[in-house]
Amino acid sequence: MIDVRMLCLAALMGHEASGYDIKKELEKGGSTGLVDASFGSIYPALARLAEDGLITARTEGGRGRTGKTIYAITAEGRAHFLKTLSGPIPEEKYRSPFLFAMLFADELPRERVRVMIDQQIAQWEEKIAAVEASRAAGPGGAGASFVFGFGEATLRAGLEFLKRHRRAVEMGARDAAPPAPTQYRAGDRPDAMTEPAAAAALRTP
Amino acid sequence: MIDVRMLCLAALMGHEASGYDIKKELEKGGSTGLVDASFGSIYPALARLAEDGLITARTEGGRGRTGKTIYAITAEGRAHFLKTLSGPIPEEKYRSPFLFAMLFADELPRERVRVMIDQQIAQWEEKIAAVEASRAAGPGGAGASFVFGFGEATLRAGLEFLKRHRRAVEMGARDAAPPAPTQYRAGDRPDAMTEPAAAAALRTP
DNA sequence: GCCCCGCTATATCGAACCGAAATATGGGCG
DNA sequence: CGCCCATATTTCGGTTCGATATAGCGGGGC
Repeated sequence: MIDVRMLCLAALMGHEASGYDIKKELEKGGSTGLVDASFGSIYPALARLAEDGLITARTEGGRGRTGKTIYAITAEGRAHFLKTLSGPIPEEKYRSPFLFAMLFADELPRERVRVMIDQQIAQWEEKIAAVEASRAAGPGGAGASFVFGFGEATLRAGLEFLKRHRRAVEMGARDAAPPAPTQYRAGDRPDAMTEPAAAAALRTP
Repeated sequence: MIDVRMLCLAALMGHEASGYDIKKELEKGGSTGLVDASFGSIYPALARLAEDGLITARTEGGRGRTGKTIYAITAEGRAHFLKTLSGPIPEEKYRSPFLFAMLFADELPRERVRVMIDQQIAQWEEKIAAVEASRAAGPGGAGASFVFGFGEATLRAGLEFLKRHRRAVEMGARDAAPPAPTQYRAGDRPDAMTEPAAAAALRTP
């Protein structure tokens, strides 16, 4: 299981850090978007890890308000981390609000769909650039190189597919103005023929 | 924002359904893994949607314990759904425990890495088959076709990349037995030279 | 010199969501 | 007949998010 505690241990596998450091490394680190966690979960996680002896805490600076608490992983922490990593692997999850919206592109105004696609293209191009920067930054082990390469390969494949097929999606979108959904009179249930194809897509086995 | 309420509305865009139906459609529907929600969030979401007049509730069967409550989307519900879909699109999230583990492949026993990769290949091949089945099942609108095509394209790209580069990852893995992490004597902090490359990967800008 | 802004750094808290168990019932199957 | 499975919903503890509060410190602009 990959909870916030595991993410913290992962970050600390390399070097000691404060909670703030960990947050930034997670959100700006290699393969951005692969991992993340909020402060609201990182700090409690670090406290529990310290309790369990998987990490040690050291305060640096006045500790009134300024000054930080720096954590370092212990030998038990390393062992626990690698042991958990070797355990059962839960299923991956890909949550894409963009793709979700595209499922209903046929019901959305064409202009809006166009903008969404443009934004998505820009976002993916940014991510590809970030991954390439990470790859160029350091040699990294075989595992890290693989993850970077994987990210780049899939991002490129998705980007290319989007560029090649965006026209079809845009053509399928609503010609007219803002959200003008298929309307049914009260008591009128849509049957198989009138059902929007997008909703059917959610259901097909 | 795509919360559970939006997922319920999406499912109801096509046809009326019970909470149980919605759950199954989400987890088995097209592009499996794109969306999901638990019962513990679906039922409260449906109750709130009914309160807000975005869906209507109808009980079917005895309603003692047997019998279900069937929900149907209203005109306001449709309008609300499409309007929200047209709103700002949050960033996508890809959480892959497998890739996360691969980041640290260099610290894991080779045999374990091999098994993980085998499982991942099998999982992706299953998903590709599922997407193809969905695609073949019905024509679907332009949007849905695009999403299916996208899923297939990226899955294939990832699968191919994994098959082509798995050997490098396996070679980088620990030759020896179970989790034998790099050990540091107490008080011995790893510096840039001894830092595991995987952890560096999390940090690289 | 002063003020405002942004970065560092941590804490807090309500809301959302998950995941698993509990409950109840009807149907298939050996 | 008994058992397991599918349907259908509720409940609940635990995790995580996301936003807000607090506070010192360094730098840019005027």
